[in-house]
Amino acid sequence: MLCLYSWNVNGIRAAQGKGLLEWIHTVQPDVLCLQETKAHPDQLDEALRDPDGYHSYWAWSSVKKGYSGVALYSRIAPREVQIGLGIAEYDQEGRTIIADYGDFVLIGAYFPNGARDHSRVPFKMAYKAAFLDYTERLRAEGRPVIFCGDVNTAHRPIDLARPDENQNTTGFLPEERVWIDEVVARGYVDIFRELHPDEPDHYTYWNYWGNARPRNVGWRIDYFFITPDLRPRVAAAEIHPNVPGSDHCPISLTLHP
Amino acid sequence: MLCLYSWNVNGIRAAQGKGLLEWIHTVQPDVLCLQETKAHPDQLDEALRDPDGYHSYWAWSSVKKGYSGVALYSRIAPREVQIGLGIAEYDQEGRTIIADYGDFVLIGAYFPNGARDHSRVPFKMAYKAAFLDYTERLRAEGRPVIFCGDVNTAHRPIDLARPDENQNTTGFLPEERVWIDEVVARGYVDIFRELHPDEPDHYTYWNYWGNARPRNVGWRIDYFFITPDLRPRVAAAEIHPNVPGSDHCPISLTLHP
DNA sequence: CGTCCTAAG
DNA sequence: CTTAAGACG
Repeated sequence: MLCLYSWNVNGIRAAQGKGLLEWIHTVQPDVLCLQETKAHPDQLDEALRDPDGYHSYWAWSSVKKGYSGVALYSRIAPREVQIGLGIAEYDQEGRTIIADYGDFVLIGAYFPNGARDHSRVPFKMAYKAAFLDYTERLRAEGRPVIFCGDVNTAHRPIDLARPDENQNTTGFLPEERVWIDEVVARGYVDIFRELHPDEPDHYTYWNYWGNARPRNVGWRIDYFFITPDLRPRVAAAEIHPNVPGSDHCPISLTLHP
Repeated sequence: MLCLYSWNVNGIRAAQGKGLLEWIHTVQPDVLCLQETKAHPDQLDEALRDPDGYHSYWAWSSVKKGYSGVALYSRIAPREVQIGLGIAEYDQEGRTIIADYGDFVLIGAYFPNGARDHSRVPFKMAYKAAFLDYTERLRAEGRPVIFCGDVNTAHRPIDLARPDENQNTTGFLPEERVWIDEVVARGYVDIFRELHPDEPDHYTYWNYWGNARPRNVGWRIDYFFITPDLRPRVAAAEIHPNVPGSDHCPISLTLHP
């Protein structure tokens, strides 16, 4: 079995203080994609920069310290790892790591937040377009693709606790949701929803304010999407809502070898 | 007995969390001068803004939020309270409260820090000059004067643990020390030193870094100065080095009625 | 509410 | 090392 995890840790250094490395040691994911690391690798302990038993890869924001940032921990070294989509405007924010495992390409991504005042929604949409463009090119080359991470968008009403109140909140705007429609229309599979159709109350993010998490007032905005050719290999897709350490929880995808 | 206290609390809100109000309740000072409150009174709880049994007076920085700021808590209402020296350049940083108690004038002050790069030493010296000018005018009117607070200057080698290493550190620069010489030359009495001559190791401030406080590597930079006419009323002048809650400790002056 | 940055001490 | 503010989420 190949166990892939994705987790927006909301600051990898803070997460370290809350047991990130112990969690990794317990769960032993084969691959772990992290988002919102909020650090340059030089700012990290050796134990975090290069955890025992893993190869590690980093993308960070070159424009704003302590902002955004993604990482990939992998027990097996990918054939090749690319940092960024190849577009400076997006890559400078440290949002994307692309790892070629031969039998599939894995992309770990932290999609932009649209901002409370919606000022970053255009940037978010542009990133999404460039991202899909990238995965589509991989498919055109016949590559199976897995992409995961914090997409910062709930797809359907079932994917958040308060859909009605959030029609005008970034993360559930019609134009943001339509992008996921488009992704699905092109054949990518939201594998958690595929395996758990019509099951409500499964979320991956809870606002820190107002006791949202204990009340499970959350959003499912972290995903594994796969191309259909990988569907037969899927053993499980899960959300791990009880893992503490961040305002997001880890999600996982288990593949047959 | 009239018990006057002075304490640089390094953030009154942080100090509240560390038991400031409980300490006040236990000690019951008649007057308490606070420095580095780092808050506008509007940012405070009622309990802190107007403690039970006290009249309270506030000065805050109008130029920088969360910076500087002094307060005066008094069981008896002074006849008159003046915020600031009457010079906009100094008063805008919220450094001075002047309370007229009839039989003396009390000034609680937070003298400027000279800054690591010494860039604020000129401002500090200018404040000191204006301050002494003010107290001298009070004396010219025949008023007994007490001034207290964080003077941000150790007077003599006995007043800090590492005089040799700090010859070029603000807080022990020759020009800064000379101002205290001048204060003393004009007859103001450093009442703690008067009552504890030649006693080393009495400090009121310890750097947070490097375990300075447990090792008592400190500075005596908080003072009560009095005019000689008040000397007969002095019952005690003390430093309270074991009171936690700040990088400074409280100091006190006890007067006969 | 929480993480990180910066200014200041 | 610590406080507080500010940006961002």
